[in-house]
Formats: sequence, C-alpha cells, structure tokens
Amino acid sequence: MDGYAARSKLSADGGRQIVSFHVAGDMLDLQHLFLERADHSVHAVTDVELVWMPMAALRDLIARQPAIGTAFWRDALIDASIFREWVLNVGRRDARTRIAHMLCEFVVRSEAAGLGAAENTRLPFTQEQIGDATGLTSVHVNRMLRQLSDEGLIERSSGMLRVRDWDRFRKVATFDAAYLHTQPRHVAT
Amino acid sequence: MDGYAARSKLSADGGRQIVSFHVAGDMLDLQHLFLERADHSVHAVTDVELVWMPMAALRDLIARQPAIGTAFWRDALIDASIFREWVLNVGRRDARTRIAHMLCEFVVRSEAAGLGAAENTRLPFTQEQIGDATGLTSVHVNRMLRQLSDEGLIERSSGMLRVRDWDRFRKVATFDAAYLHTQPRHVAT
DNA sequence: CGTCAAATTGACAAGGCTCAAGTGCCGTGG
DNA sequence: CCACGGCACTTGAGCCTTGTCAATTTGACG
Repeated sequence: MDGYAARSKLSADGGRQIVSFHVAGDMLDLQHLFLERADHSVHAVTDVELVWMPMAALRDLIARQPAIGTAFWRDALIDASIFREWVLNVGRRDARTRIAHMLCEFVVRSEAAGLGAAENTRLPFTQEQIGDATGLTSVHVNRMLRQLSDEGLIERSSGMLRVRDWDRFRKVATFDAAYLHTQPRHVAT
Repeated sequence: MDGYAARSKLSADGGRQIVSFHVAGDMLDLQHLFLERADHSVHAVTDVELVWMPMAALRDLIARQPAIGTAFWRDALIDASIFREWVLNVGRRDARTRIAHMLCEFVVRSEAAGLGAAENTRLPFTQEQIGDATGLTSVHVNRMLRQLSDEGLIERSSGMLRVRDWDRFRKVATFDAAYLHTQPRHVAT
C-alpha cells in the first residue's frame, strides 16, 4: 500500500543480489504462490504499509474467480520479464549504462504507480543498495552517479532523483520499456 | 521432445544474453502466455523436435482444467526462480564460480530430464554460448574451463561433459539446487 | 553539539576484455 | 583416400573497467 521494497538473494560468500524493486501497489509474493519453499526474500527498504493474505486464501480465490487468477498470473509473468531484463542488465551492460537502466525502470514504474514524474522521483535506495541491484560496489555506483550528474543527465538531492532530459537519459540507459508490459489504458485486449 | 534450446535477449549494442537453457521436456513459451508481446526469444541450440500448441488452445485448456493450469503456473514460477538465480550468478559470482554454477544447473536439469548422469552429460553449447549465458567473453570462458579441467574437477571431450567429483564441484560452484524446486517424487504435497 | 550512517574521493590492485595469432576438428569435394 | 575450408577452440600480451582499501566529508537527527 505504501513504501518501497526489494527482492533479493544471498550468495554463498554473503554477497547480496537484489533482483527487483517494488513500489506501492505491487503484489509482493506471487512468485511463491505454487512453490513449497521460498528461494529468496522480500524486504522493506523504507517503512512499509502492506496487506498480508494467506496463500491458501489466495489460491482459493483464484480457483473461484479465474479472471482474477489470470490477472495474478499475468502479474507474475511481468515480474519474470523484469528478472530476464535484469540478467541482461547485469550480464551485458557496462556500469554507467547499467545504473542508468535501473534508474529508468524505477522512474517508469514509480510513475505508473502514481508516485510522481521523472522530474521528481523519490529514490529511497542507498548507493550500496543500488550496487546490490546492479552487481557493482557502492564505491563504483557513487562514481557513476557523479558522472551521470556531471553530464547533466540527472540531479540528486536527499533521496530525490530528477531526470533532466528523459530522452537523452533513456538513450544512455538503452532503456526500452516494452519488457514492463505496461498495458495501454484505453485499449481493449 | 528432443534437443536443446536457449532463451535470450539482445542488448542495444548487439550483445546477446542467454537467460536460461532448456532441455527435452521443458515447456518453452509459458512465459508469454498472458503477455501481448514477446520480450525475448527462444532458439534451438541443436536440432530440435518440438510440439507446438496455439496459445489460445492452451488458455482454453487451462480454463477448463484448472489442475493443469496450476501445473503450468508452477512451471512458469520455477522458470522465474531460475531467472532470479541467474541474476545472482551473473551479478555476484566471479567467472570460475559462475561457469561452474551454470554447468551444475545444466547437469542437474539434464539428469532430471533423464538425459544421463553427471559422469557423462551431453554439453551441446559452444564456449561462446556459455559466455553469452554467463556474461563473459568466449576467451575467458575458455580459460576458466581449462582451469576447471586442470583442477581435475571436470573433463571435456567433443560435446560431452564429465564432472569428476560432484561434491567438490558443487562446492566450487556454490550450487544449491533448491531454486530449481524439483519435487521429491514420492511425497504428496 | 555529538553521533552515526551514507556519501565521497584518491591511490592502487586485479579480474576480465581486447586484439591477434595459431591449432584442431570435421564435413565436403576432388 | 586426401586436401581444403571453416568454425570452434586455445593461448599470449597488454589494457581497461571495476574492485579494494582507507581516509574524509556530508547530512540527518537527537
């Protein structure tokens, strides 16, 4: 309902890898709906207000209301699409592009959730968390953020992010929102 | 039904990132079941024999047979779990561990599909494809494979992979199969 | 004003990439 | 049966991006 969360896994040597971010309105645990055992965790990044539902009740609801089931399923598939994009992001893009891409996604999803536009997005993550999401160290995240600032692409101030030139930033990030599968509001499917 | 496939995305600069491998028996396109537009592609790595079903028929089947729907859903969730593990693999593990981990997963899934044991697994990928899966160059993949061979962990010969000491290799790879959610055969859920 | 976590910066090390050359294997054609 | 061509695999040298280590600075808050 409110606040920010992250989904993450731990590596054997204690490293944390964030595999997705979540904003108000997101379904947080659909990924485990039909799995017996959790393979990752979701944790709050800020104070969070949430609604908790027993899995069994959710499964029951889906059985009785297939249309709701389809919606949930679709939502889970979109999350999976985001995971795939993140594999690409972490595997193939250099540090600057990678961070820019992550920020683009976050801004777009924040907007979609009605949490402010690109000119003024709340960015509640520490640089270490951004590093955990991009497979970089916080030191290097800092360097790259500074570089993006110096290039006039973004502005940062106390937990806020401002994208100064969305088109240019989008190009730097090689960001294409198609993988988010945001549905055009006024088009029937 | 037969053969090997890979799921991949392209980056803006033409780089390929493989996001998962598939063996005989896998459902290949459940990831797009409720999405309007494909965000990635699946391609054959070897000659392949497959069964193609129209999405609409599949959706129809699910509507009429909810139990089958649940099975498909579960399968899609397991794929998503694999994507998450790959984000971790590519984001946080060094080259040697990363390749070893990928090989471990492949061996385990090959075994589960009844395609031979760890002592003799068909490995149909070129080193370049292994690089595309791990976010490395084929040159570096080659060096790491050589190192794993030199350490006596694996043996390679013309498309075959032999893990010499599974326990040791598993440790090197920091591999824990939990994320594959392979269900114990004889236990009711 | 003190405290503590986060952000910042610099110097240096290193893992992985690039470029380039060479080798081995296998299918094809003579 | 052998020669050839192509692709994957190997290997070496040097560079570059990112990591490591360590010291400061900044900012929020009590």
